[in-house]
Amino acid sequence: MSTGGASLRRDAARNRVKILAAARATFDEQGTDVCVEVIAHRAGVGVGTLYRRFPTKELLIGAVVDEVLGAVLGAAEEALANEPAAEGFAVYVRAVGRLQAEHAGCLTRLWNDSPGDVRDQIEAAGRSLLTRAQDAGAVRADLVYEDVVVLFWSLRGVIEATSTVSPEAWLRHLDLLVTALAPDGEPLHHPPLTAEQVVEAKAATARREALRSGRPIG
Amino acid sequence: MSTGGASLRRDAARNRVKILAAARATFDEQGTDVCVEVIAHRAGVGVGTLYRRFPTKELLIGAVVDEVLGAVLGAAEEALANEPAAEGFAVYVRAVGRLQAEHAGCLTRLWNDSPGDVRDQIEAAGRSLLTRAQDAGAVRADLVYEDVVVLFWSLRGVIEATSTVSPEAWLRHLDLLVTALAPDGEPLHHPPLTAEQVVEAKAATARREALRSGRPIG
Amino acid sequence: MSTGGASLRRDAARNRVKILAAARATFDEQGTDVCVEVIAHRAGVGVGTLYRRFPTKELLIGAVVDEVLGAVLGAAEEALANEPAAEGFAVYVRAVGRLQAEHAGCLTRLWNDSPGDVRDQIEAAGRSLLTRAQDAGAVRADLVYEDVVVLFWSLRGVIEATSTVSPEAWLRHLDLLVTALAPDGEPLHHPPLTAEQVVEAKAATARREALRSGRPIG
Amino acid sequence: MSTGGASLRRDAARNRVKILAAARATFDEQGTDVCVEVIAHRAGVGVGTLYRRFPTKELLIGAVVDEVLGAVLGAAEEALANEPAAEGFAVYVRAVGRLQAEHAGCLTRLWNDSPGDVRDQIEAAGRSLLTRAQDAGAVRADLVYEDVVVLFWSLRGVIEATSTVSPEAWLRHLDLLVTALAPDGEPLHHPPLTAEQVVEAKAATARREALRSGRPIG
DNA sequence: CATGAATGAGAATTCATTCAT
DNA sequence: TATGAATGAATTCTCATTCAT
Repeated sequence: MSTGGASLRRDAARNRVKILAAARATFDEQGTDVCVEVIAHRAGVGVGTLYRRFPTKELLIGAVVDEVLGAVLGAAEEALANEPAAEGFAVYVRAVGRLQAEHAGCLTRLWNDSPGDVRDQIEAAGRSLLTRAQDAGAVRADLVYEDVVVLFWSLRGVIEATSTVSPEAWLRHLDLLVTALAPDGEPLHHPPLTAEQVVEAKAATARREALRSGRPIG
Repeated sequence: MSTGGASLRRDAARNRVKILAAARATFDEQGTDVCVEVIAHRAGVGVGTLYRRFPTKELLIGAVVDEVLGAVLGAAEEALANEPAAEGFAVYVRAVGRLQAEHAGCLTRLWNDSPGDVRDQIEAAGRSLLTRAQDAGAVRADLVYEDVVVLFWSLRGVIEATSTVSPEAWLRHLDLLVTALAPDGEPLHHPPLTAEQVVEAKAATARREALRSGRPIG
Repeated sequence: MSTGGASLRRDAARNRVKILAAARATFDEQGTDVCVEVIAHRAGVGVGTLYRRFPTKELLIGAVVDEVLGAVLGAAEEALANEPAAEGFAVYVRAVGRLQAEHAGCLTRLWNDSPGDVRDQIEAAGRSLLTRAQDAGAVRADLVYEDVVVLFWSLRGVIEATSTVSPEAWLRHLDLLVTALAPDGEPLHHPPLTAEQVVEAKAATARREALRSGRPIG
Repeated sequence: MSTGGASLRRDAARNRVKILAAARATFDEQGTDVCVEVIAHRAGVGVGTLYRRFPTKELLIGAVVDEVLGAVLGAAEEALANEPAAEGFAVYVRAVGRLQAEHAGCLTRLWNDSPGDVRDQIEAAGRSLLTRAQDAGAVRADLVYEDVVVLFWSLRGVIEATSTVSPEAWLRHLDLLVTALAPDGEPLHHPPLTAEQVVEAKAATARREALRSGRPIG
């Protein structure tokens, strides 16, 4: 029986992984509006099992998003650790673009959902990368971290539209943006978002999403 | 009789306008997934009335989108007519950004839906504006019209995320992009989308949307 | 003004006729489930006008049915007046078959609706025709009037199924039935319906119909 | 596990049966226009359950009809196997009459829906029964199988009108018809339907039904 | 604990009937 | 008075979530 319990736990973990993989793949292909039975079936389990692991569709989506966020954090830390100050920022931005392109299905949730540890760490790392690049003279000085978030939103728009047709198309757009980030560019006329506005923008999008899918507006 | 007929039509027209306005506002706030009853209620009419004017939710969305497209075309023609060659393009891009910001709810549909006269005219005008600006030395020569479409998709991503919080935030992002469009920028490494890819990307997004909302995949 | 009133009445009468004709034609083609707007449009009037003449869809159907019933009564009286006793009954039955075939759209209502003067007259004439034929030795003596009603229901079943494909098909079936009506046939094992049962059968069918179309079960 | 799986299926099967029974009963009483919620409620299940078993109202109706068709085929095979050639046909026709009387609610669909294996087998058996009876001198030689189909339509007309009042009333009408089928009857003046016409008549009725109920004209 | 059956609150759309013009 | 616009209850079907087996 104790052995049974242990193997059950191992089973449970295996199921969790299978479900997450199925969810990730399905969201990437069809967006988060697919009904949960599709995911359960793809994972080879019943809906009941899925709901045991993820008591809410929301939580399942959140788990998939967290995976992507983990990868984003990894990319940030990798860039911080291994790249020269002048290049780390560009490398990081490119990596985030690639991750977004690979998980086009849950992009809406990616930058909007309620904050947490991982998001905080990502922000910290991102700010470091930006500052370092500016100190190294690789990025214009009037750029603030909030502009980077906006840049990710911008990439998202491109990726959502083009990823199925030309999975690398966003790279060209990023080329343009990188050009714009060079320190000798024109001065920018409009002020950046404040950190508070970024937070509120994420919350607003999350609310809108929630409204859209009939979720309780928690 | 003519008065009678005309006044009936006046009523109907008034309602049509009220419904369109309600739909536009509701879409802007909550996206196109709101149920039609919400729109009808907001317009102060019954669902039946809404369905009399717009026999399908699709057609209602289409009508709202058409309004925006009309405004886009207007902006393009205005820029062609009144702006110097060197500046028309930038003016137009900014105008499109503003229109997108004002109608954030139906952006998905805006650039994706099946082509038509208006869309063709917009494309023709856009190509002229771009070429003129390039000939005047105001825009880098390696930019193609498809890049402009991508730029709009990019703005859409920014606007969708920020419009409720800071309706002008996209302007700063556009500042950056405009800097990038200057003729003396770095060469771009990645090739642009082809016209066919743009068409296919729009179709794909439309298909995905259709899937999402359970619409017949027309 | 008085002239106006008179011409209005004439207009009204003209409209009534147009609406009835449109209803008859439409019912014949598509059954009584068509929506009233179709009929109004076909009649070249608005729904409001239709509803002024026939305050209920039910009443409109009833009016069309009454027309057919009038024709049935006409056929019965004609047969009574002009045919020899031995043949009048068969002629009448054939005439009713033809009328049913020509107004296949409202057959359900034809024999079911609540009784009235015309129906009483039809019944009286039908009973006479049957008795006369039996007295003349042309029809078996064990047949009662209620069997005739059943025979009409039977024809209705054939006509509803075949009228669009072979408008005369019911004639062959009637040939068979007429053979069966000859006086030298096998004795019938089962008792006929009683008059009360016929009344109740009509009422029951009417109720079922009412239920079907969501009408108040008046 | 096998027990678990089986018992789930046992539940599901029980519900399937309950739903079918409720549908049959409801259709018999009110026709197929009843809204599905009525059937679900009568079966003691939610609409969702009903839709899990029968993804479309159409399929539910089809299932009920298939039950009746199965019984019809059973009757035909029984008559072929157990009755003497001279009587099998009459026995079969009577059995079909009884089945129609017991399932008066879905008669429209019974003979009209798109053909299939069961319908083909019914036709084959019916043709055999007819031929045998004719060869045995029990049925007039000028009768074709298509006349039999018409006869069923005719019974349907009688049953629809009388079944709630006198469930056996159609038997008397069938007595009449059987008399008419005797070989020494009057020659028939009108030609029978062709097989093609029968097919087309069924299709036309199905189309009309589809039109009536707003179903996609499949 | 896994399973997948059951649930029921919506969502889009239709149509008989009423009412403003 | 004629018109056709407005109304809203009713209908079919979907899907996140719960529960019996």
